[in-house]
Amino acid sequence: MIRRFRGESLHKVDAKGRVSVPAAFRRVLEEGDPDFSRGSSPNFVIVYGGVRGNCLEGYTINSISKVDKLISKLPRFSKDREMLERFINTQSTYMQLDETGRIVLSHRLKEKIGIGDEAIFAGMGEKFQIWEPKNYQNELNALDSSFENLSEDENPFLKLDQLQD
Amino acid sequence: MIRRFRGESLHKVDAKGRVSVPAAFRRVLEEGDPDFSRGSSPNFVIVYGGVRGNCLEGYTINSISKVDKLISKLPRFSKDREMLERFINTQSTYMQLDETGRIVLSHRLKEKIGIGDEAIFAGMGEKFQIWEPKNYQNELNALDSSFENLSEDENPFLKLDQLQD
DNA sequence: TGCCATCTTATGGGATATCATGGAATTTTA
DNA sequence: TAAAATTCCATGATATCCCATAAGATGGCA
Repeated sequence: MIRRFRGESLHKVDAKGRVSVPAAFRRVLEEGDPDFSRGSSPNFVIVYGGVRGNCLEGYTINSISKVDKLISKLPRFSKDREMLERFINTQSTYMQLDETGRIVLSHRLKEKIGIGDEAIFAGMGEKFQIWEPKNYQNELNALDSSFENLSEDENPFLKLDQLQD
Repeated sequence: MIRRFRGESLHKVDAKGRVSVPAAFRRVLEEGDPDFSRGSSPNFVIVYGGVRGNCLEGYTINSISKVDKLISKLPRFSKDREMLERFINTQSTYMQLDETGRIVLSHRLKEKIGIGDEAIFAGMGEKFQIWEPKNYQNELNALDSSFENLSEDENPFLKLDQLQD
């Protein structure tokens, strides 16, 4: 089975910026790091820029490498490539879990998403997100109300089955 | 894992032109220098010419070799080749990190990109850039706004998935 | 089914190493 | 020989490592 990031949970952020990554997510990060071996700690990547500036996004090494490979196919120095590198590489950082399954969010990262002493981890399949709890709730509410206003043929649930490969 | 240049950070430039290269970048430079051995300091290349005159670009030895090879494939004496050699070979220089992970930017290089006493390092995958902070911010802003004006089928993120191997 | 032993998880505190930066001393070079 | 460049040493801040503990979760077994 290929594990995916699922579920949401709330964690404390201590004075040093340390947060526990949910145990279930750790398993996914381990599977997604080709260099991981039992006894070591998996690496992964956090993207903090991009379109949505209000949360951090965590990717396994494998899934970010996929993106990197695609970007590398674009012509060097092309506008598209520079733009993607800027959003994906410049505004991201390598992370490594520590022995106890934590990462440390630098002052800069905490500031970026307005985090104080708590953080929400939200599984999103191939990636996960880290939110300041209030912002997360707002996001959920916004999502609910925009969903309610959709017409039948805009409903993504209904579109899903038409994509059949 | 093959590390790439990721992330951005701000560093002081002292009166002698010394700047610390971000520690994460040093690891990439070490891996990308075939002659590097533990205890020594990696070499790399800084390109200061090129289309964009407003920043410096740092390449590992391995990745500049890749570019060199590509250039060598162009017909000798062709206009294209002359131009690229001029930009990539003529307007570039070898650099070596010192013991403490710093390089020194000559007066000439600082002038080239308008640097005073601070510099931004920005990871771009196979290369990194060095910017004067204000110029960098302008670049980011320009990027953001040009991104917002893109139509759906110009969006480089969406184009990526069409490249699917 | 209820209880206990064990493992995992989430969290905290203190010690240690690395990083970024500055200044002085020494060498090179023009 | 003065200016520029390089080497060496010093230090505060940050990040990393190591150890500790309490609360859950898990599993075995009577």
